[in-house]
Amino acid sequence: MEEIPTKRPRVELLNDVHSHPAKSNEKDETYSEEQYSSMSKYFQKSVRRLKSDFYEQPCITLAKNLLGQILVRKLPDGTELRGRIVETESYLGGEDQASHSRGGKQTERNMAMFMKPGTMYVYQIYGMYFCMNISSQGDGAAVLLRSLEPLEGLHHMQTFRRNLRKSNSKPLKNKDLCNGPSKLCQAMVLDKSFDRRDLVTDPMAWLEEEENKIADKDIVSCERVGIGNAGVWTSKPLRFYIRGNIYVSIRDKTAEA
DNA sequence: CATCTGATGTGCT
DNA sequence: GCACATCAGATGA
Repeated sequence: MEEIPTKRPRVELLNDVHSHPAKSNEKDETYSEEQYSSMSKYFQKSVRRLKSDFYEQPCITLAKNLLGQILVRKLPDGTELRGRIVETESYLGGEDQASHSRGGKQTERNMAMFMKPGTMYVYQIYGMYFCMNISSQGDGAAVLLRSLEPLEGLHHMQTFRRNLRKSNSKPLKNKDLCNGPSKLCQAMVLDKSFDRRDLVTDPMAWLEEEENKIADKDIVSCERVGIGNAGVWTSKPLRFYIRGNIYVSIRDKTAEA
């Protein structure tokens, strides 16, 4: 068993959950009317967990097909948090010099990148943050989740995000809850304990199918973020996001034109 | 809007 | 030792 390298003890998280009990039949007051309308439509549909065959796609294909899918996180008290994936990045493994698996190198940290498609790869970065990836088809290949459109449990997300901030900070806007790889991990309470777990079978985290696939014309492809100098790999168009979506972390106006 | 800085600790050379 | 798939706050335009 891995230790959870976070300064936030799990007990504190549970207390936060209990101080804001889920009210499944009530409108979440943090939604705008427009958001709630969109969400109601979502809840009327019969949703289903994505199965293993969904993840068995090449890294770039999976990164694009993940756009629009719903990430679900169930908390210990039964509360379910939901967010729609709106931004991803491909890390191809082997030849990709920006990938943790560059050169086909396997380490204790990146083991999940070599596990079966649908395995979560969660690692700690800058000492205080986490990033979540999903293993794809291909040795050492995985997709980084960069941004979510928060759909359900925004009040909880606000709490988890603000826990790490100063007490006098203002409430975050909805668009700032999950618009970054480590922000979404904070909001969805995803940490190192999820590393190497399987989205196909895990009781606390999974993906639900969104029927309306994002069309190619609505997907912006551009450079990845924060990978420094990785030679020719620095500028390859391996970041994908939904065109015009306000929940994306960083927009690339040049790529959008 | 753009750009800078400090926080923070682990993995890997 | 040092780089690091980041974030929030501050500053200047």
